[in-house]
Amino acid sequence: MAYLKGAPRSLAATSLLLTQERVETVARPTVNDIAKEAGVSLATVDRVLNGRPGVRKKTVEKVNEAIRRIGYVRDITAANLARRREYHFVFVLPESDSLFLQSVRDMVNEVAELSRLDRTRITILPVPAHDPHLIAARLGELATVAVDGVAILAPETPPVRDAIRHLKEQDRAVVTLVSDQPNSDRDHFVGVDNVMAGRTAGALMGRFLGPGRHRVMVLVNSMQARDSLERRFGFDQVIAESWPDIEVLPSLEGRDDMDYISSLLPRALEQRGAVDGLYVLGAGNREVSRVLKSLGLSQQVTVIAHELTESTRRGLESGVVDAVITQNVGHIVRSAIRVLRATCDGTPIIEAQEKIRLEIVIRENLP
Amino acid sequence: MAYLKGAPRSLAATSLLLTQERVETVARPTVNDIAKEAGVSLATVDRVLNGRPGVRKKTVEKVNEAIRRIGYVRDITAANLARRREYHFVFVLPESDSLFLQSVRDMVNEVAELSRLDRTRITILPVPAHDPHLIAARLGELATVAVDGVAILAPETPPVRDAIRHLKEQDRAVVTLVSDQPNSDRDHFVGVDNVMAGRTAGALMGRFLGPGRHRVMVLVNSMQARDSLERRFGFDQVIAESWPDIEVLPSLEGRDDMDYISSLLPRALEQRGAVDGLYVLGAGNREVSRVLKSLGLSQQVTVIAHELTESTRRGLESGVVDAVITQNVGHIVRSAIRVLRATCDGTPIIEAQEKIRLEIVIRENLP
DNA sequence: CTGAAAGCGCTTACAG
DNA sequence: CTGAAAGCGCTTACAG
Repeated sequence: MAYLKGAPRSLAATSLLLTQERVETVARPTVNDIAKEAGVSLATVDRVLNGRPGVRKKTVEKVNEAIRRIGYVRDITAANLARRREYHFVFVLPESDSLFLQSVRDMVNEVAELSRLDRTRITILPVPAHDPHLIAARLGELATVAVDGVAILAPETPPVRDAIRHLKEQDRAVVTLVSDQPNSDRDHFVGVDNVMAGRTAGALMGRFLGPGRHRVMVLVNSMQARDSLERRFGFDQVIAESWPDIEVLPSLEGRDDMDYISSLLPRALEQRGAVDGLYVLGAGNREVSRVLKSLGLSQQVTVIAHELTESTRRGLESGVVDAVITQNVGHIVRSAIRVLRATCDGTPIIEAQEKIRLEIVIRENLP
Repeated sequence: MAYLKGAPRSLAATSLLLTQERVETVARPTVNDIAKEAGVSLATVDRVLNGRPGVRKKTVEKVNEAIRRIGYVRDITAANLARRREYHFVFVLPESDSLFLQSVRDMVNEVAELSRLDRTRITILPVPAHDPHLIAARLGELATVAVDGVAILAPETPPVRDAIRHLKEQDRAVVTLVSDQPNSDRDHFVGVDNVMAGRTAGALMGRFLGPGRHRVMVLVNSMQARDSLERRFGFDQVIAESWPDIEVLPSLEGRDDMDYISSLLPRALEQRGAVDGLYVLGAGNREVSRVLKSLGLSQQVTVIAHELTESTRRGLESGVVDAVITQNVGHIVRSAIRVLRATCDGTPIIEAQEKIRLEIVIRENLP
């Protein structure tokens, strides 16, 4: 273990411990050591190590035995150097001008630049957000070209799910991003639990509104998307459990149309009478701030929104938005790449590191 | 750029783009290319690349010119392989049985195990928490042994600050952890802004208590530590700014003594009359839960605490604790190692990745 | 001040 | 089915 047991009693002891450790460091065994130990050539060791065919069963056993005996662990960087291994990953992202998706794209581009130093090429493939068949077709294309891994951000649909299955059959590493595709054979999902996100939003709404009867309006882009449904579900769940005096109104669907939201929202706010809370479940944050300000309601209404973007950040700073539930885009993109690479290499991932946190941001902890 | 400009018009176009890119990929230039381009040997290229002496000025220029021309970027993994470079980092951590410090130790041990695959050895050096001179002496020892980098978690004091300066003179990479040592020449601070942490705690306290007059008690381990002072400062600041009706009482110092806290707290709660909020600034979370429950106050008092540990987690789950302000220990430890390594290699760090987030945890987003 | 050769830990043709 | 030799991109003695 790395832990020096007990506190060293004197300075001399400390020094001794550290220098001794240095001296006694035993060189890690290499392929050469295996070859010697097993009495075979390097090439044979390599064949066994990489599970390549054309080795007698008995020889395989001999080599594996030697590996076990000397406790060999492969140096993956040396292997990649010798192989001239390069990774080519494609990020399949919807063509959408939402600030969140924009930040994902920007982050992918930024990380792509740095990844070239790690022999990793990253490409963005934009797809129409709402055409599952076209998305599936594009994914089908990826199964025919020289791509090692694919990260997909798309609504859950059967064609996409099948296309992912096909990618896996073609031996590509696949992760889903932000919104999962369950039952699709993807290797990993990089994102948060959206039911939990909705519950968190609901709990904050309840606590911020405080005791008493309140009405909460919910604004959503479209109730088609799985993530929206899950968030609304979690929100309703926690409100029903803990704040039964809060009435949550039916979702108002903005349908990805900013002008529509801008006209819908003021009418709804007036028509439905006093509203104390607004839960912005999907897009439309820019419009919300504008409308609330123009109606002079920005201080009266408690607003909880999702995803920290330029517009929700300004909302927090100006006090229109009270809390934002978000996921770190940089973490998501880097995690996706680490997981894709680990999948290609067949190495394990560090679960805790790849777990995307559900972050709560208020004005005071704005990064 | 990695971004494929515009949406491809047809599937054929997509496929073409990707395969073409593959074909046109130009091999990255290597040291051999520099040598050819500059008309010198590999050894000379290496000398220039690593700034080693014994090369004529004119030759240096010739090589640098070639490097610039062909756009060479060094492959650090190949360099480390050839060098048989190993990193040896020491984490200097206080001997304390606080759950937070325990989790830091556990995480260092866990990461240490995995880091051996990356030619990185990590050792923990335990030091007495409250003896600055002894800590400084231990750090002095580290400057004499074969250690590449040191991560230090210790209260800010002049002896420690000077010891860090000395480590830097001996060319060790140094980062401070959790609690910074400003003016110490450390290369980097891995942790959060504690004034911000206090402000965040204050804002949550204000919002959770709601409008009206309230009294808040503050429990702290010791007001000596810089991080405690900063948190209290931020807390008071935001309360004064935004919730002037909240009265924040003087800090109660627990002095690292669990029994003392257990007897102090009930007396203070009774003596001071109605208390609506409790801000647990430092240690003592285990006692707080016990005392509040035994007094039957766990539902009446709003509790905000720091650091997500076993005990604050249980507090959140049982409803005694309302929110926890925390920093991800895994992220801190991994960040420290990445920064130490980058400092040793002289490579840049990714600021956004190394920025430790101030996380808010309530029952609903408990990881 | 400069270069030829060997080597880091691993893989890849090629030959047998 | 197995092995000797060359090579990945870089560095390190050693010789001149």
